[in-house]
Amino acid sequence: VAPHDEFVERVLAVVDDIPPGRVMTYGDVAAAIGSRAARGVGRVMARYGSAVPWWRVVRASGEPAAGHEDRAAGLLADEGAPVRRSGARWRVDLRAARWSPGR
DNA sequence: ACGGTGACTAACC
DNA sequence: CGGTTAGCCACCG
Repeated sequence: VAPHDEFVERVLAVVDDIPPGRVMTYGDVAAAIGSRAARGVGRVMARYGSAVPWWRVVRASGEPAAGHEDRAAGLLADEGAPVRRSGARWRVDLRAARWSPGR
């Protein structure tokens, strides 16, 4: 349900290709479409993220999307993503779960 | 054209 | 490690 927008379409296409249990950072997604607009990706997710597996896009630190940490935690856990708890917060083990398209 | 804003980052304490 | 601080880029009024 994305408008005819180059950037938006590419971002959604990339996120849609992330396999279960794997994740990409906002910066990774941007890089995958030849951009460096990590914040731009976040913006797209905020508006059209509901149509794609948004919980597989995390911050460079491995932490979940701001404001969605609870929902993302359950979904990732179900997929068997390597989640490491640290106090009240948690983060995905990027070394093990980071995914790059076309690999 | 211009400035503010945000599901971000890397660099520094 | 965690907290702060500039950059960054696309988007919107």
